[in-house]
Amino acid sequence: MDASQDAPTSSPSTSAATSVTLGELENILGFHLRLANVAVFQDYQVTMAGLSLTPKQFAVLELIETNPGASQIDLAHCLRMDKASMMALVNKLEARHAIERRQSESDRRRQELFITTEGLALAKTAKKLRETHEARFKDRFSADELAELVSYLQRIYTSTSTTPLLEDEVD
Amino acid sequence: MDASQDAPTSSPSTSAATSVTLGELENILGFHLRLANVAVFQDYQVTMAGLSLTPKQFAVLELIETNPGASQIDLAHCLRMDKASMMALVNKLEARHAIERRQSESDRRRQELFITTEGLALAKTAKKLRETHEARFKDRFSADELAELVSYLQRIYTSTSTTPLLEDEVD
DNA sequence: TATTGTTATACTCTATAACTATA
DNA sequence: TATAGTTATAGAGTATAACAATA
Repeated sequence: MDASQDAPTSSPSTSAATSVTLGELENILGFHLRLANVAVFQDYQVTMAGLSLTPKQFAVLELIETNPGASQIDLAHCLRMDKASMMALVNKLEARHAIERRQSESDRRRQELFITTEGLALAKTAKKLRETHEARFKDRFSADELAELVSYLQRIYTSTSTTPLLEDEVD
Repeated sequence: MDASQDAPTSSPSTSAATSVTLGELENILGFHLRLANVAVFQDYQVTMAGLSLTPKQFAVLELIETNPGASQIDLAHCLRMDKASMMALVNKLEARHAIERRQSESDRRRQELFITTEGLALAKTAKKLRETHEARFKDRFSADELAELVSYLQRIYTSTSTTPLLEDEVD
C-alpha cells in the first residue's frame, strides 16, 4: 500500500502546550492511540539511546530467544510485517551477530533463527534498560488498570471474525 | 533523533495466526500499543483508500478547520511533529487546495492557516468514511469502556511533571 | 502450484541543519 | 537574541515485484 508507520518517528517535544483545541479529533480513537504510541516511542528512544536497537528489532530478538528455530515468516506474521521488511530487520540483527540463520533440515527452504551468546547479552542489557522505561508508564496505573488497558488494546488488534479485510489479505 | 515511526506502515495481515509465543513481550505495554496502532492504521488505509489522506493530514485538516488561523508551529506541537515535517504536510494540503496560507498582519513571520471550501468538502467526505472505520473498533467497547480506554491513553501521552525529558526537549 | 527466502527498487515520512525575515 | 517559516538533504523503514530453490 504505502509506507510509513508503526512507531512514531522521534523527538519533538512530548508535552504539547499550545492553544490549539482538538475539536472532533478528541473523539477519534486512532488519534489517542497514536499520541500514546508516540509518547512511549520517544521515551524508548531516550532510554535506549546508544543501544542501536529499535523496538521492532528488540521484539524480534526476544521472539527468537523465546522461539528458537522460528522462521522469518513466522515473525513477520507475528509483528504484522512484510516478509521483505522482516528480511532487512533480521539482516541487521545478524550483522551484529545477535542472531544466526541455520538452514532447516526438514524443509530446506526455511532458515531457522537462533539467538547467539552475543545476542543473549544484548537482550539482557536491553531488558534491564527497558525496565526503567516501562516503569515510567506502568507506574501511572494500578495493576488492575494496567491489565484492563492491555486487554482493551488486545481487543483492538485481535481481529474479530466479523471484520472483513481484503480478500487475499491472509498472506 | 532518528526517523521512522508514528503510524504503522501498512498492509500485511491483521490477524497473526502463527505458533510463535510472545514470551516476555506479553508484558510490554509499548508492544500492545503498537499492535493496536497497526491494526487501526491498516483498517484506516482500507477504509480511506482513494482519498489520499493520511491520518496525519486528516488530523491537520481538522485542526485547521477547528482552529482557523493556527500556525504551523502550533500544529506541530499539537501533533508532536517537527516544524519542517509539518511544513511538508501542510504543503501537500495546500497543493490540493484544501487549505491556504495567509500572512499574519500582527506578526509578519507567521503564516496563518485556513481551510478552504474545497477543504471543507474533503473533510466532510473523509469524516463520513471515517465513521465506519471508527465504528469497527468502537463497537468492541461499551461507552464506559471506551471512555476509560481513552483516559488511559491520555494518561500515557500526557507527560507527568515527574518525567524528566531531555533538557532542551521543550523545543 | 504454493511457499521461503532473497534481492533490487522505489517510495514516503521524518529529522537535521542552515538560512531568511521578522520580532 | 529568539522565533516562524523555508529549503535542501539525508536517513530509516517499508512495501512491491520478480526470482530461486524447494515443497
